[in-house]
Amino acid sequence: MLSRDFYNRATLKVARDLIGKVLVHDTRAGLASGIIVEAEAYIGESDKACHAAPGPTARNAPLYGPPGMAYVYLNYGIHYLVNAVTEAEGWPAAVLIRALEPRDGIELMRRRRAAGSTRRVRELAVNDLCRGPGNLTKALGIHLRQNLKDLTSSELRIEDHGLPKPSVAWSRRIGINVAVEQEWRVYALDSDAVSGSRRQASMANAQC
DNA sequence: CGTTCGATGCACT
DNA sequence: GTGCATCGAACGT
Repeated sequence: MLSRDFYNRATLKVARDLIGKVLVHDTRAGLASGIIVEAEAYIGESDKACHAAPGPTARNAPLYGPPGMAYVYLNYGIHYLVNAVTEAEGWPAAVLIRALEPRDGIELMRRRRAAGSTRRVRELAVNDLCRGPGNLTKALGIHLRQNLKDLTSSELRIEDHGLPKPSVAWSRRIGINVAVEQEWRVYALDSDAVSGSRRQASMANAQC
């Protein structure tokens, strides 16, 4: 399990260090987990793409709270997206989890993804089950009820399994129309579960 | 391979 | 009323 201090740091460092950690959701239906292979940083009110850009509101309150909590919200009226809140309390920032490599509970993920879906979706490869921020929350059964769960201790948590630190690359964030110039998306170079086109991944530049 | 577009709920102006 | 931190189907190349 990661400590509160892990999240109480510069958001870009937290995003980098979350790659290779394991997101777990343990529910009555069973435990599902996956290795984080893609994430994006959203940092402060000056970041036009961050939900804190308009200042404090009812919806974005979790961003201003203590680090290490989950910030879950509904987007496009259809998908839930999950973030890990970062930086000190009062400093609104978070890391959006964008893709996982499925680890435990793969059949449970498949069942959740299949609900109300077409045959094509029911027959997805394992690495497609948690590919994309809306897909991974569906596979893990995350919805608004998990907003503000404590990622350091609750049934929705992020664990350190001591896996080797993956090589990563940085790119522009995906799916936004403002603040597009910052390269605040980070992803594992060698993972087949990263979202976006394969071509984009193979044209990786800045490693570290 | 690529692009376009509808679904759908709610916070915010 | 407007605009999303998306997804997948449909259709073009």
